[in-house]
Amino acid sequence: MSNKPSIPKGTRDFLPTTLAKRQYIFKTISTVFKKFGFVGIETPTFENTETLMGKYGEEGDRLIFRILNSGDKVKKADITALENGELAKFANSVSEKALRYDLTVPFARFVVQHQNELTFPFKRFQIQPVWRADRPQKGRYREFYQCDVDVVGSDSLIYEIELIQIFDEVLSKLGLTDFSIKINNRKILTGIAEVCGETDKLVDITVAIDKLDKIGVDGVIAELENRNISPAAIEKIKPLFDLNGDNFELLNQMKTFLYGNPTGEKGIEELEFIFKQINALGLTKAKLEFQVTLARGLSYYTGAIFEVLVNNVKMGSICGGGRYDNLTELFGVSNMSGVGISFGADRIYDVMEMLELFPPAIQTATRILFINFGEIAQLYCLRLAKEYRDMGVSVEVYPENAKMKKQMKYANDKNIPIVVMLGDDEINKGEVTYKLMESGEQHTVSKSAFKALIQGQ
RNA sequence: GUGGAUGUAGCUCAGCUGGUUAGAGUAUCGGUUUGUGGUACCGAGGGUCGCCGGUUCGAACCCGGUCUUCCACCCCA
Repeated sequence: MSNKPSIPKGTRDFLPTTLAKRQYIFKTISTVFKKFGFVGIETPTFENTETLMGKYGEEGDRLIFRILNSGDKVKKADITALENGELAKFANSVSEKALRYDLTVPFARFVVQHQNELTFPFKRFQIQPVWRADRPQKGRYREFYQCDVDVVGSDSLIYEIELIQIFDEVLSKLGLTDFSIKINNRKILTGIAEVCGETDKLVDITVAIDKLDKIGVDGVIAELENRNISPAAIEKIKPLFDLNGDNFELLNQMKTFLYGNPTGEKGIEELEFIFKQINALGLTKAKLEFQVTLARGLSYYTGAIFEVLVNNVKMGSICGGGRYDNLTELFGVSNMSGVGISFGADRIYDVMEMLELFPPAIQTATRILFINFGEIAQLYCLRLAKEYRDMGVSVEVYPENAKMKKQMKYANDKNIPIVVMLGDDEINKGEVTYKLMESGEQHTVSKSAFKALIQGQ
């Protein structure tokens, strides 16, 4: 056994520079959320197991981190179930709580629980970590932050439009220039399955065609065959692989494909409305792309499905989301449609690091460093430091009368833009000598003039 | 969860078919410069070669296990 300390697989410590960059992302995101009228909430890191289980599909259940019961409660372990190989039953006998897997399902629980205290449509945002017992890879962690915005209590498509604008504004603000918001509609996918006469194979069909970009037409066909989709249905599906054109041209082709299928046609209609509105409104940097093969999204989506990809970097999707009509129903309240999206902060961080998009200014908080010239000067500096801090300026006083070189190096390493030198001369004359580290220029001015200079730093 | 790679100083990596005191660059610290950083020069510290065990006279190197990270599936932010 190693006695070196370590942290669990897929988790990370964040050093000061990393944390500053992460907080820059969170700040940018939450600022945009607030502009659209969303308010923040938080929910517990762990929930009752039954709140989470069964909401994410079979695969999702497997990836939920479960919390072992404490103390004597472990005595309730169902050993019989274990011996019979009923692992799920055994697990339930020793665990009643689990770490949240995403923010959407706990939010649905939250809405139902507090429905009488909320005003609908309820627009909330939530920035908290989630946990998945996945095998880590690049851009895939076992603990990561999601930044969610959701609206519940309205099925208006205005919210799909707002969410697209939020994607565009946040990612453009963060400096991304080449990214695509992929959009599809679950109703279209349902329509496809119905038109093919494989209504109950919806999941199998969508999972298979979602891989088109990755495994190609032949791969998808093989996958469909493996999933026992009838040859006739596969023939029907084939035209979907040859769609081309812009969003409206694609929609027209799908109209033909889904002709006479009410569900599918409803999906087309919704997307058409969204595209028209977005076209009229315009986007900053985002490209909005209809992708009929887009099926991802958790099993609870019923309308629009979103996914955001960065085109000039190798990374999985950085954002996802969609509309869910029945999520609160699982907790006892029906007719409460919701739609929301999630920003994967950790992946956005990785992408920004790869593209070198972080502004240098966020590396440090300190604006001014006072050089320490000894006890008397130090007290003088501490007084001024307090004055400047009261003005809201971040200020540091070097802790000891070290060599000037060392103190300057400290300022340099910490990217502190202004260094202030107050020796006997300056103190006697009531002046301030300051140096701008970037240019190297140095000036001596009166205390009041310097104070005016740093106002608003 | 399945399959495959990886692991040497804080970081990026050398280290020949197993052979004595494991190296470089960079970063750190100190000095050249006791009121001036980012450049240059000089010097120092820092590694039980991921961990445990095996083979061998001898292991960073070979074998087994384990952990980490990465890649492909699965799935997803």
